[in-house]
Amino acid sequence: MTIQDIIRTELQRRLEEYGLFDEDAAVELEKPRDPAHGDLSTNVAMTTAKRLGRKPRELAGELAAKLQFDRDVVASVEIAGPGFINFRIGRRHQVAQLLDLWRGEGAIQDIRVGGGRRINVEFISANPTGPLNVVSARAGAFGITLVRLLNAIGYDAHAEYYVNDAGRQVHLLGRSLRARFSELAGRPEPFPEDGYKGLYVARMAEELLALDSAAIQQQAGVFNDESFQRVTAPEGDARDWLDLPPDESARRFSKYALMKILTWQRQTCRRFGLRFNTWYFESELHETGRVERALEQLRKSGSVYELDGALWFRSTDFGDEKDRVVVRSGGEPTYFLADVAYHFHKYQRGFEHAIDFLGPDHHGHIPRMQGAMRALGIPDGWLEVQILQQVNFVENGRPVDMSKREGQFVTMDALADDVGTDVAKYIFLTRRPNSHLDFDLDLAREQSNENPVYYVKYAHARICAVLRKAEAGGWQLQEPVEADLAGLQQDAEWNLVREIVRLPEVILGAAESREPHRLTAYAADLAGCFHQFYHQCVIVGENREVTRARLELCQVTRKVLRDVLDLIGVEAPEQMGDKE
RNA sequence: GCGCCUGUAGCUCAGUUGGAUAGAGCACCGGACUUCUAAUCCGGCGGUCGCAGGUUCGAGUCCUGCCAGGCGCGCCA
Repeated sequence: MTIQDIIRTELQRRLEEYGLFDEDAAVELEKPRDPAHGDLSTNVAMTTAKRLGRKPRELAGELAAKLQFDRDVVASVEIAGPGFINFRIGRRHQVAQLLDLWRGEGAIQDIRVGGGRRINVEFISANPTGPLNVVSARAGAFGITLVRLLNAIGYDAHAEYYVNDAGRQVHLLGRSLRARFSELAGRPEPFPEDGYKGLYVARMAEELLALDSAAIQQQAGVFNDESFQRVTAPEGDARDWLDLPPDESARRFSKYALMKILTWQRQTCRRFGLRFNTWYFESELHETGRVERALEQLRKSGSVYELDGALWFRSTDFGDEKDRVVVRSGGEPTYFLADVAYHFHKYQRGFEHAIDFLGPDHHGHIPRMQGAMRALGIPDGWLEVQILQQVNFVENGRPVDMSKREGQFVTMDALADDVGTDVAKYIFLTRRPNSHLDFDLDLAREQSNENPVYYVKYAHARICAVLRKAEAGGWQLQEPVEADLAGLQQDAEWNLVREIVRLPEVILGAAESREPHRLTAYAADLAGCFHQFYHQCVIVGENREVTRARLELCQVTRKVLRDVLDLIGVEAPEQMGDKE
């Protein structure tokens, strides 16, 4: 039974004396912003006063006087303000929570509400037409952190990357590469209209020119695990590709470009600590007939019709603004249909829930997708779409154009080179998902040493330093025990304890609301409490009992700090490097 | 025109799902290193929460209408 349950039950028991039962008087307990208002607070006197014809404050006083608690659990009950009843949690109970957390028991287990259910989280899924654009960095940070959060609350979460390798744009990329290559090979061809003008295409052509067929084959082996089985090298020598029939020639160049780009993209992901359980290829949907089968299924639901030679999905039946084409008049399936097939397969693969992270430019896509899911008989709510607002990058005081076609964009790797992955991830995770943020690259570079992430890292390193010093001075670190911790006296110590104990609810809240940024806020608060404690209290001192208790507090703080940093994917250093 | 998102300190952003005196970092001003690491701590400056109504004990948070900005409204992906 949690402390909340204890207080709630007692309050409800007393409210019954006024003729108020559960439905009439739902007791809400919350943590006051101001610690002077206690550890927990309820407004129940205010919400019920009117019905009872009483003054809120008077009722609160009367109620408070009747409440009976074990003093070790609830140390005090006070009334305040317009009629709040504030509770202060007893120290013994707080120490018990602290020890539970240290052992991985209690609340940190109670938040495991997922019951092992499988959730698919799809994020980034950038087109394979260039190096990962820096706008994907935000999605990466959010997606992977959400995966970890879901696992922390007991789900079996699965990170997935959808590779859109069957579309026209890959073909266009191949033709762009062919044009650059032909130039270098001394047989120049016109560059395709709307082709990919980025420098990386020219570089790729240059590299390709130096490779023979065996070396080309070798390029494919960088990631040869199950997810990348489909990523293979085109056969033959690149110079010969120019003489092949146009279609076959384009196919080879496309295949090569795709292979290279996916390798880059995956390497970049690694660098950012983004591990995907699955890289799912659109081409597989076409080859295995899943696209046709999804279409069949839609047909059966009666929501497909023919018009002007094309097949349409009647998405207006599901709240969309207009119906959508699924098969073009030329017989070609649309991207939308493939996406429907993809999600249908996701469902069939046994995921009980799916979350897609999308950019704001795709929000129009949501109603038709949800409609298609319903037409396919997939339960409402199965597919959850999270829109992550765009990041605008600013450099030299000007917004940076992010068009892949024009090749004018900042890559994720460049960001990592500039500010480091920890700083980048941390910055993204301090913003809530739907904030439209301006990311000033110049400022980020300058501030990388002033960045809040160092505040948190420093707290961790500092604890490590204290513990090292203690051990060097002959102290042996031991299992924290109640007998030691209950002796803590200072406000700074108890502030720290209260902060530590919040961890489970922070994790649960961040996971369920899909707001990973709560973790960085918590990490900063926790680090702040530790720094204050450090300044106010000498940890390794004269008094043996006090020192022992404070060392134990340090150990628990370090563990929690490390756990949080692990969740956001930032390294928890044993010591800080040199500051520039 | 319609839809989604946003508007909080000079700047970048939080604000625990409707609570008490709206917070933090940066910037600026002033203090604390003979000490377990000063990448830290303490204090100060700074606000018409875009504007106007409404809902109620109570609104930055909810509802309506305006204003401003971003994005979207293809047989593109």
